[in-house]
Amino acid sequence: MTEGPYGNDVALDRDAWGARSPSQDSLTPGPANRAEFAAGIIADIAAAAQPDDRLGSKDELREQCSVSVGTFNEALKMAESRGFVTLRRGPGGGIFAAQPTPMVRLGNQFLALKPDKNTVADALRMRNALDQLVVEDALLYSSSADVSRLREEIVRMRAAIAANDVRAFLHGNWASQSHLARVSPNQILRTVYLALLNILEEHATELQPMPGQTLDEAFAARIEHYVQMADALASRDREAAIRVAIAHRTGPQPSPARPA
Amino acid sequence: MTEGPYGNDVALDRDAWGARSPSQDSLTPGPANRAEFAAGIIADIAAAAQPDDRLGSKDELREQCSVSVGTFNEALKMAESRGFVTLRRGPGGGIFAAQPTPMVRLGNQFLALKPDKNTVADALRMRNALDQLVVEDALLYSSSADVSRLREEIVRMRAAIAANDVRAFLHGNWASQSHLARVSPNQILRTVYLALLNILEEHATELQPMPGQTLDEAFAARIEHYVQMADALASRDREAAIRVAIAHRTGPQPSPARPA
DNA sequence: CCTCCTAAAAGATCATGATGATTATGAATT
DNA sequence: AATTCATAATCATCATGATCTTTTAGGAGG
Repeated sequence: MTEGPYGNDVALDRDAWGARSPSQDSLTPGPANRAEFAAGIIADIAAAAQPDDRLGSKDELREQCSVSVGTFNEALKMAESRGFVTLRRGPGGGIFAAQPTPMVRLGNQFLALKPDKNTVADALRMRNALDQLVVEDALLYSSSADVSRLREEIVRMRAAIAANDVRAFLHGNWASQSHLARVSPNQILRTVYLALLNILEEHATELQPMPGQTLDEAFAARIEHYVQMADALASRDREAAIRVAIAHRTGPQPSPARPA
Repeated sequence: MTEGPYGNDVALDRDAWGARSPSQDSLTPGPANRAEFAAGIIADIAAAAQPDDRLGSKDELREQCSVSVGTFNEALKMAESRGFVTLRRGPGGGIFAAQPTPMVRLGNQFLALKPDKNTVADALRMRNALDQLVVEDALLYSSSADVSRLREEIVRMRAAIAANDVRAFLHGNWASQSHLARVSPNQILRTVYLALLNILEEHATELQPMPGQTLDEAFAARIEHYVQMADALASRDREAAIRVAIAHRTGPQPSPARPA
């Protein structure tokens, strides 16, 4: 069993802010400063209320946080930008509970995560599980401009090979995949997939040849992969596209990513 | 082609803050207030520097944002909590560029997304693409306590059927899936998957029988699904677990989630 | 050379007061 | 009944000054 930052019982609406005072010495991460501490209290109060409930005026809430006006305003800005509260002026105004959208909630949770030694392997595994969706969306939604973009990237990658510029080649490799992912209208998929690519790109400093393959052959195979993909997209050939995507997955197939 | 909040050219490190003044009338979303406006400038300055470069003192940077001390401090707290900058005291201290971790970057991006009419279908599709990974991790990493937890949930779901409490049954359904997902040590997968479940749960108000199936049969099938899953986990039967997971996917199979 | 102390740099937080903008409500007017 | 206006509530931002904490660097002394 692996524990998250706060153990395995992380509630979906919890975030990195805890209601501990920042001066408290603790083995687990807590708020780095008074404003974060207060923001956590605000978030807790909002979470305990119904969406759009009035929580009180600034001064009333500030008393509950025991911080100064300036620090409270800092905290409020943080809580507001995390989607926990909204503010209104005028009579009946003040601070109101809000319910973060699922996206914002997911974002808040990612803000609380720390990379660890398995992040790259985890990202690769997820990327491999999602690439079929990306390709399917590319098939349905790509324009001729998208295909052209991919083809231009291929030209760039070929030039990189000719110039013995491995770095430019690798960049082209990831950029090509990004072009595909950006076609998807599924904003969750797009966002996650592009982030996974980004994690992988940061850790890919060389091209891994397949067993029994020379480096030149690996380069050529990669180019061929994207050529075939562009062709499949241009002709809306779903089976070819999926086949190409799966045949050219790098790294381990969906399987255990870490020792038991 | 679908556009994100800022069009289809959203750079990975861009977030919802734009450098437009909040007083500017615009058809696209911009910062809601001066502090966000300033936070966007700070983020841009940090992004243009190398990680750990000193960007300047508070006052020096504040001049570039043209805001008051208090507003600048609000902005700084937001930029800091988004991972764009860090602050140090003492001689040589000040504001330093930081590079957000991939998690934080992903979180920032999700903060900028808005739910749309396809969110549920998108979530379902991604869930279906990822459930095999979840099950595989559950096979590898679940403890007997995890299996017991799942079995206790099954008992609860059975009681809900007996009491004709559809809501409790559905809650148990999602809770069971959550138990599975929480086993995974892959924090990205876990976080995304649980969020997807949350989106789906909010929109599931009834159990959909399969074609030719009565509602009672649908309930029974769902229970059987989790019984089989618990058994497969307890006996580490990978093939059975995968088969059970795939056989009981609800909703459309991975396929176009929206009209072309 | 090492240790300790001091001064200065810079941030963290606090306190107070002010102006301007937004908004809801009630009263007056048409 | 509908519209307009005035008032008050509340936030958004600004300005200024103060104390405390943290950190670095240089100098003095052993």
